[in-house]
Amino acid sequence: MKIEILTKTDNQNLQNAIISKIGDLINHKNLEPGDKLPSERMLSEKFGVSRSNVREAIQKLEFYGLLNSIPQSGTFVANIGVIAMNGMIEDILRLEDPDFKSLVETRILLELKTVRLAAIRRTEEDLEKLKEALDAYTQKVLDGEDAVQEDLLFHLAIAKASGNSTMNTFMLIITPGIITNFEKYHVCDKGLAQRGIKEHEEIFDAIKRQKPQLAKAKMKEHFGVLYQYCYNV
Amino acid sequence: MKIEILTKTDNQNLQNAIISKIGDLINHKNLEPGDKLPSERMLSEKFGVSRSNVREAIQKLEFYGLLNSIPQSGTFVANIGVIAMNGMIEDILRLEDPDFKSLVETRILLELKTVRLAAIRRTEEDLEKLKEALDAYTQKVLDGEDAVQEDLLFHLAIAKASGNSTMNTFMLIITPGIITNFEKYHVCDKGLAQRGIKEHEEIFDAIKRQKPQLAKAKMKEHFGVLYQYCYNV
DNA sequence: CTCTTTAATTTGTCTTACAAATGTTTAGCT
DNA sequence: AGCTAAACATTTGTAAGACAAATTAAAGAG
Repeated sequence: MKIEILTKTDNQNLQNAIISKIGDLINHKNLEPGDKLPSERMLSEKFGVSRSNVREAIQKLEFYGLLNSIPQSGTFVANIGVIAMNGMIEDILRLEDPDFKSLVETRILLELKTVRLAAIRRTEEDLEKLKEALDAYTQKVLDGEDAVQEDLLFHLAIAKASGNSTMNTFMLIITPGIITNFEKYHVCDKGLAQRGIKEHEEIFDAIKRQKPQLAKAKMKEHFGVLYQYCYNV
Repeated sequence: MKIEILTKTDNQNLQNAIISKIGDLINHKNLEPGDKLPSERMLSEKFGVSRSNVREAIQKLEFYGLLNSIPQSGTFVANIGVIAMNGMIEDILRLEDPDFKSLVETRILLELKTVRLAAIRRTEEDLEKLKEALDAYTQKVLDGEDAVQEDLLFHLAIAKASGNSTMNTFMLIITPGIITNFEKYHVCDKGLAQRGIKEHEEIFDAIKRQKPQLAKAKMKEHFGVLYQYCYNV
């Protein structure tokens, strides 16, 4: 159990060390946006690590938009300047793992927005998908089974209907953590699920009728139950 | 130019195909949460691709929390059930790249929350960091130079002070895209920067005095200028 | 000086191999 | 037979080498 954490952090430490060295290199060599980094081979020799390690570090920096790797050409400093580069690398290295409370807080914030946007922008196709997800959830609850997954899929359908790809991605990122913790702490029991049907239907109707404010209000109502559960953990 | 996009999408298509196949396999073999997937070697043979391709696909699914790789043991289905698994894989495969409007919309949403949380939870250390970022920004503007980077770093410092690691991560993810587009469309010119100093100071004071509502109001005011620029693009 | 051809670089990928740890099986002992 | 302990096989993670594809730099000819 502990070994897994150890190897993972070992890997993390190595990767972070390489990221830090790449940052130093950019500073020391005064590399500006658009400039090319030394090749992966040279970096691996310079840092005394394998090329795959260098590649992983570069890919992480690419994920956060600080570098751009272009296939048969090289890796380039992104168009964001040295100061932002330094600040962001520092932030990335000190980033801590998300806790449950942080996830729930973010989820509520995101969903109060996605539901409003969905009510404004939803297409007919979105409505169909929402209806499908709603029916699947309702059926599962009426069968007396656990419906946490169907619940979340309905909410993901809303995120998709919002037409905002960034929020959609973020919802996807936090959803597994939400599901796991919900099942762990038994956030949703039978009584809540029964009540959930009505609430989901009201949210769906508000989106269908394109009433953003109403949709938001209903979502807030829906989360009201979660609040008391989540903050009692 | 087009070649890069082609190879990237080629790679994407292969990776998505593998992800899809892994999903099918989980369905077909009725794998439940906690069950072990076939080894990477077996999957690479079964799918007729290299092991590195399989690893990349698994890592992507791990990023979205659907799988868990444990070092010298195997890859396991995450604790989220088959229905959610299928729904999320479908969503992940259809995910589209974020556009500028989507980024700005999300940024505004996130920051109106982080600034409120920062006003409530900020520590003395947070305040020091905020002050540093604020001074760096002010100095740069007074020198008549471009201060987009310092601007964003101040906002990142607020995200950090919010004490919500998820929102902090999300802000880091969207920041490079924001900076790039700001500089591209010249969102912030000299006049705005001058005005920005006062607004930043007001936000800082509200956080310092722990006035969440005031902080949010000042942030909204600050974004008011951005609105008209962003939605005119 | 300009254009074309050639050579060198570089990322992306595949293959092979090994290390480290985990499960599994088997042999030996009581 | 039952239990223990050691050997064996499996699996992920990682390293190293090699090649393809394409870009970039260089050299050479006119």
